Amino acid sequence: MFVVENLYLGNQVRNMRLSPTLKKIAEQLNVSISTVSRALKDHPDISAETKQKVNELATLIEYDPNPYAVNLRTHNNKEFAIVVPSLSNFFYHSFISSIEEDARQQGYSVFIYRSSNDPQIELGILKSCRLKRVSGVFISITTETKDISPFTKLDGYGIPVIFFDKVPGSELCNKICVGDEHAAALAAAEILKKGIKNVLGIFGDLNMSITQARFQKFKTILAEGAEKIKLKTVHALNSNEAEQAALHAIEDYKGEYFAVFCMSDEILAGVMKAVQRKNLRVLQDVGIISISDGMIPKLFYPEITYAETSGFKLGKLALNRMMRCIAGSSFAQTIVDESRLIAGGSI
Amino acid sequence: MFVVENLYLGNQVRNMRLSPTLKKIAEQLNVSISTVSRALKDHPDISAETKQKVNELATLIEYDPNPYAVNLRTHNNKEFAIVVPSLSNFFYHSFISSIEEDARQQGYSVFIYRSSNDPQIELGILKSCRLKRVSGVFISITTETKDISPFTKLDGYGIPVIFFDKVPGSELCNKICVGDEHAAALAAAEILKKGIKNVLGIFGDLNMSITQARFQKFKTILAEGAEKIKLKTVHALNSNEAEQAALHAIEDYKGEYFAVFCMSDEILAGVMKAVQRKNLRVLQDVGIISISDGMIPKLFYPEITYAETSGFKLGKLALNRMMRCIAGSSFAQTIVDESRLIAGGSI
DNA sequence: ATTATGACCGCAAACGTTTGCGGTAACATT
DNA sequence: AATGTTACCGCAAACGTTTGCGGTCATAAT
Repeated sequence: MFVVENLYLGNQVRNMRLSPTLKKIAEQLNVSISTVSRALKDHPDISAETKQKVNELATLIEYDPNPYAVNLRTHNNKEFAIVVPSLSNFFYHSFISSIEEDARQQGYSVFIYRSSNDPQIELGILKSCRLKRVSGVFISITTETKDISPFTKLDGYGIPVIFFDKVPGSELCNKICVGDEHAAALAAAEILKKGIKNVLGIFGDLNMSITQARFQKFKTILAEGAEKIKLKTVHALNSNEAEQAALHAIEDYKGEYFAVFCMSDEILAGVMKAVQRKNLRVLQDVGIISISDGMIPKLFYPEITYAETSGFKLGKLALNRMMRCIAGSSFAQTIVDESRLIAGGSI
Repeated sequence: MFVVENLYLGNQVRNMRLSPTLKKIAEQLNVSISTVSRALKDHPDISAETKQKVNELATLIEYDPNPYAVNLRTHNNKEFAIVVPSLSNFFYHSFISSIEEDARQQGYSVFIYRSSNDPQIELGILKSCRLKRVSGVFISITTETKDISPFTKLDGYGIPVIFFDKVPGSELCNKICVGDEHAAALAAAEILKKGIKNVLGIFGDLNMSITQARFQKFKTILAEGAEKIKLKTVHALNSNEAEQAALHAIEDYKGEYFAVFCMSDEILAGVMKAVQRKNLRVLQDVGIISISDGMIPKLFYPEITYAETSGFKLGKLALNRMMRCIAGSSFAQTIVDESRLIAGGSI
């Protein structure tokens, strides 16, 4: 590490500019503050002449209303907060992009908070959202979040909360989530279609509702489809465990063809490492299929076939729901987005 | 997609709670607002008895100061803004985590803005930061950002700006960035050490300063180290172009051993696809080395050797610099973090 | 000549804090 | 008895807006 430090930054500290205010404009123009305020918002009470003078001066000195003063008066800001446990996640990325795009169009700005998957930090963020009276919050809760009363409290202050992805169990809230069952079913159906006999399914922590849903559905569809399929399932808590599981399976199947279903990107990553380590050829030696947001599957050749959990579409749905809430809808809605199969060449 | 909508959410809209204020506490306790205010901040003028009464009632009714009112009075908030072009980037992820951790400890909260690599949006975000009088902003500018006067303007309002990663050329600002030359040199040295004869270097857009730095240094070190190395270089604007370039190279070298240097993760992704497509064995048939934030290299087996550009360390440095600025430092400092080589088994 | 009608504008209160300053009572000091 | 000291506390202004209401002119209607 090295440092270059030698340039004096001028005297920006000494003559710190103070922002222009309504008062200054008013004094300059010899009118009252109220007149200026009204002129700037094109109020009918103000003459065209005055309006012009005010607007000219305002743009000249680059007037911008002080958001704190405005908010203190109006209790109304146009910003959304998005709260996520982590950012290293393509799904969140696409979700956020999607929301932002539309929100901006409707005059809302959005900023992102990161809870680090820590309920304590999450609580702090929530509080700050409440105090700031944001227009609404989109949140994917931490895996440790038990108590959802802080969220309903937000609602109590008139701030709509839309849960997405990681959502609480309670029915009394607005939820937008990916169709776990549907995605699992899609993958299972694809395996059936290809007529594969040996299947290894690798799933995450069974304590997570997302795992339960995918696990159950996958098993069921496979069982319904053909009884001569030999399905092994295993639960891996991280990428490493997934790799180990795949490694063992490769030993066990001893050259026999089999397919691996990966419940998540993390698991897929581990499995692909095992495949490479053993120098297996995807498709020829082993079939791979996954549920994914689409980033990891495209890193391999052949690209991995996966059931897509698109943050993009979910974002649109979420913002739509949010606008409804702001408009006064007081129903709790659970929206489940069904995914589609993106065919790579891996199965 | 399907929707469940049937539950009425109670009447949270009707009896929307209004937040507790100093005034309410004052009325309840028959003291003045000033007394309450002072009691809550443990002012010596207030008796222990009064303080206790106030504090009790305050926690009881869950009083929290209205940030807008506070700010209007004090012009002082404790929050940092981090502005990034995109979120799908492990480097930013680690940078942000790193900053957040320390900032929280010092009583600052941080939120994240996303510019979508659009200078227009970036401008809007900057303005909002100025109006909100955030305590400081960390920013990685868009690739299209030409005019840095909006940033110096922030400085003019007493808001420190720390650039990171994508930084402007000007010397008159605080910059924290990865050591492009150093990382390239590290990779080149590794290639020399392994005594490899044929090298393909794939770089990004030559218009980007980051490309220029890495390109130059890589070439120089290689040339200095050994004259019998045959180096081909090519510029790829995206993952696909990188894949094509690697594909061609594989044809050209016709079985001869060679190594590929990838300037970035995006390029590495393309190259690895080509390698898999041609069924080459990494290490045995082809050597791979990259500059990376460490996410992609770990997805393959053997893991890819790379020169690390750690957002984590950079974050620490950036926050440190920020605190200095807030404390009044008026020097412009350019800090360059040198990277280290993370050995996988790919070369 | 009086009254109605607009068009245009300003007063002042309110949002919820913070803080300088002044005030009162009790007690200690001359 | 007059003065000084100390411990507490409240008044009021200020931060920068928004907005209901009332006011002043000029012009049009009676």
